[in-house]
Amino acid sequence: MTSPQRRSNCPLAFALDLFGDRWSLLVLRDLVFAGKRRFSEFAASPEGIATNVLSDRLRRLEEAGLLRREPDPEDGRKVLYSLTETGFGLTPALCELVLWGLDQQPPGTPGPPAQLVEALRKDRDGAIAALRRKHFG
Amino acid sequence: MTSPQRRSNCPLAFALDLFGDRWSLLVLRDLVFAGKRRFSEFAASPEGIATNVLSDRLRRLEEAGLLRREPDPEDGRKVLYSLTETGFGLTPALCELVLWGLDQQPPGTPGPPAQLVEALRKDRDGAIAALRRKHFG
DNA sequence: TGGATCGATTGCGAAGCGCAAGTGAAAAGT
DNA sequence: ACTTTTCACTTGCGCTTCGCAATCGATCCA
Repeated sequence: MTSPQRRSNCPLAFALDLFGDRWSLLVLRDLVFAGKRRFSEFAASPEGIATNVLSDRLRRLEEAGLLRREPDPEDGRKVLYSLTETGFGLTPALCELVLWGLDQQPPGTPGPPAQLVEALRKDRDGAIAALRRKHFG
Repeated sequence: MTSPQRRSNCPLAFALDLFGDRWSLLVLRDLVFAGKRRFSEFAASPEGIATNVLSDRLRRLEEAGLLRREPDPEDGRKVLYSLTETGFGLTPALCELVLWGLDQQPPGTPGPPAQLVEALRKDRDGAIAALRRKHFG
């Protein structure tokens, strides 16, 4: 098993090879911001990812080391997904993308919890540190 | 002509609908960091984008208002692409993705100019301000 | 006028997508 | 014990997008 070849030595191209599609970062979002941990929770997000695509993305992200997959010790049917430190490292990028997206829509448009948006805007690094604590204590 | 429907009211999903693929952000990268302005320059990047895909991405990014397209006044064959303020607004996100990508590879791996990387690491906002000046005076 | 350049478009096979239905293992219900 | 439900996928299918090579029309240059 040889790791797939890189398109170039650009770190951005490397990143896009791992999650440059319309779904991967939404799964990361659900993990980072919403604290979701299970297949059915990701599937229930309003964007409506197809289950075959979700299954594929979870596998790829696990292979890439961005998340961890483990059986739920209390229920043999369930699987728990969680962020790795590497995966959480994308949080600053996610935040910038969210802030950019917010700036593109007229104020008042429904979106993420106002409290989170507020925190991100006035103290980005503090908000990220708070998220880190939530995930890693 | 009605604008395509959004998958959700999430600003990240909105962003990914515009450039959530393996190529769009590389075109933005070439504009923001390399100062490329012409079709053939984008096509010459080491990742080797196919010309039909490049043509499509330039069209989409222009439609989305991230870049501008104008004929070269000095050569009727040529077209000049340039960043809009909206497109440049993605620079912080690009930088975070680049920094993340850099952290995933062993030090010493070839990549972007060391001077840019240095500047991004120790004064991200200053580096972005310098890029802004380069594009908008 | 003939050839080169530029920014595309076209054609084609392969890969990936969205959607709906189905599967197997494990838990819950009776 | 046995049936039903839940859960995390997997499968099948038609459609879209992809990568790749060839080609195109318009424009510039000799």
